[in-house]
Amino acid sequence: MNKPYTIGQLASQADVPTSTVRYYERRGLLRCEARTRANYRQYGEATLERLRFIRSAQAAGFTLVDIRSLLRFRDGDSVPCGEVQELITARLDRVRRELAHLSEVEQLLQQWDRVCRAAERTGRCGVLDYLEQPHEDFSTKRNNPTRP
Amino acid sequence: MNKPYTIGQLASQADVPTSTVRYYERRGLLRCEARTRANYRQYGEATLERLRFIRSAQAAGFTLVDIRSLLRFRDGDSVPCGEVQELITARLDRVRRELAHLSEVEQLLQQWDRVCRAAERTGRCGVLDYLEQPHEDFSTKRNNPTRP
DNA sequence: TCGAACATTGAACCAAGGTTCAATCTCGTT
DNA sequence: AACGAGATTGAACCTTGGTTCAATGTTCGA
Repeated sequence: MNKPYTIGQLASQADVPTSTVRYYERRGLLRCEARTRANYRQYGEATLERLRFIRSAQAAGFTLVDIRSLLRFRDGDSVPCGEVQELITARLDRVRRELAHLSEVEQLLQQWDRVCRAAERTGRCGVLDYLEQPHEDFSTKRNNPTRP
Repeated sequence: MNKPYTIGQLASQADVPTSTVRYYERRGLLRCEARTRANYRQYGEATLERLRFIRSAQAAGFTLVDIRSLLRFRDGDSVPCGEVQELITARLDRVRRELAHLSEVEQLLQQWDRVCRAAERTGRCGVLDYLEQPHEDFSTKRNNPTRP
């Protein structure tokens, strides 16, 4: 058993502001194992792992709500594996859709970029003209920024 | 000259709620060309194009603030082409970074998925065990959800 | 023993991109 | 004339993921 961390130590180990750690606690993602007599939070190694897990999952695009589910599962709290599977495949689906969408966006931007560069030579910026034309390829695509 | 649109007609043509059209007006992206005697907004074809452009640009990931710049340029309002170039290449940069990041996320999720499926056979869900191991490949990546 | 640095709390605030509401007005049809 | 659909306004509210603040308490090194 090594020394418990204060909130500041925990936070700096995980490269997260303390305010965020308290926020995660409010959201039910973290709990402090104990308090000192002065009511300071105390954390163990497990919570550091937990916090790092949260950041990983977040980097993978899971919402905090999703992450709470993943954590409940991680805690062995009777969450059936199927639910985790669902979260994972749902996220995988979305990631793949986002990849496809971003590839199109990349193409479009490259085109704008080319137009703009070409226009530098003619003196008149061509994006203006380019945009006036219909872009069936793109403007018909729905954007879907919020996850279900 | 064909008949002007009401806000509702404009909105439905572009598949946008009227509340959003008013919101864009508040944000300085759209203006109505005229008002009826009853103070109803009236729009022409140009504004419909403009609204569609906004949605395209949004689908390409530009913020409303960026889009306002793009529109100013589109309006020929003395915005130098260089600024548009900057917006485009900045966005292109970000899109490419996002693509790279998403590819990694896809790999990771696939791995989780495989682990989870494999575990189905052993009876014990393996994601739990898998997550306990360090994932240098991922947890060190910063997520960068807000654009600069 | 003093001050700096850190901790506590709840509440308020932020950005982005909208949505909803209340109270009122207008339009087209019957 | 009356009805419902659609328009007007400003203001309040929403979500997500946090950050900041004020007032107050604690710990540690010089």
